[in-house]
Amino acid sequence: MPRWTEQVKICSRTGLEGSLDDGYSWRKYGQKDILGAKFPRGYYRCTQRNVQGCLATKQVQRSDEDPTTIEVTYRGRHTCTQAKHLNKAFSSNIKIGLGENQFQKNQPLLEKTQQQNPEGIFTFETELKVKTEELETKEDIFPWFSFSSSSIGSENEDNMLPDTMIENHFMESFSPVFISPATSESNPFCLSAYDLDSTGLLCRNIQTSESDITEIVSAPTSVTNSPILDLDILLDKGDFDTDFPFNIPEFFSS
DNA sequence: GAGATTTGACCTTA
DNA sequence: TAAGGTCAAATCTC
Repeated sequence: MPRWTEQVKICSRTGLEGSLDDGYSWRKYGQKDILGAKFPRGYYRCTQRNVQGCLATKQVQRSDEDPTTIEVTYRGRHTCTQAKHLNKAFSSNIKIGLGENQFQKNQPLLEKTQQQNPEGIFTFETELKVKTEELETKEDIFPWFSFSSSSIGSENEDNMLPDTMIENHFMESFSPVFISPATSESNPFCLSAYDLDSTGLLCRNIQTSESDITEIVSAPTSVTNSPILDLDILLDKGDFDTDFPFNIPEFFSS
């Protein structure tokens, strides 16, 4: 079976590595303490194993050296319809327009482009194109929102973040920022599925499940009622037009 | 009640 | 034989 490993950087105070979203639906079937390792290893298999005989599995373990890093070892390729759906989305370069398309179960959370690693195994590079109901693409306004979360081995973590973000160690919690439109009355944008850690850094809320995202996107007017959010950031459009990119900690202290 | 998770027991492999 | 990997009953969550 093909086998490869990816490392995923997470926010330090979140720890539900099993919920890391790679676009597939996994079911945990075991956990084991590993000799010499500080953290247990979780064992996951594709939820379509019984239904479609998909033999893809993955092992998830937090790194000893860097607890904010999760090592995910994949074994076997997906042969289920999830893979077909993902491939279809990739090949047609579908952009998930927030407020237009609802996330479907087993579909990628973010737009992903397909890459092939040296082993001939497909890995995925996550890239977010921010799109709203009113604007075609926010890239022109927020060019730094279009960046990638690369898999291990990729050297393209060169970023499009502003220097202010880098200075504030924003890269430590490097993940695409997820923005959804909120109420139509005020047209604010809501920064969701992310929260602030103790140092005031903007971090992805790893505990956010795919279904939670679905809930948020399908019901954008109820963002303030979202149970998974530690913090909602409501901004007037004008703030984006004039102030982005902005310094996150300074923004929240004001 | 269905599906997911937990966890001790069992199996496999080096 | 020990460590890693999987099974499956018990438990949990929605």
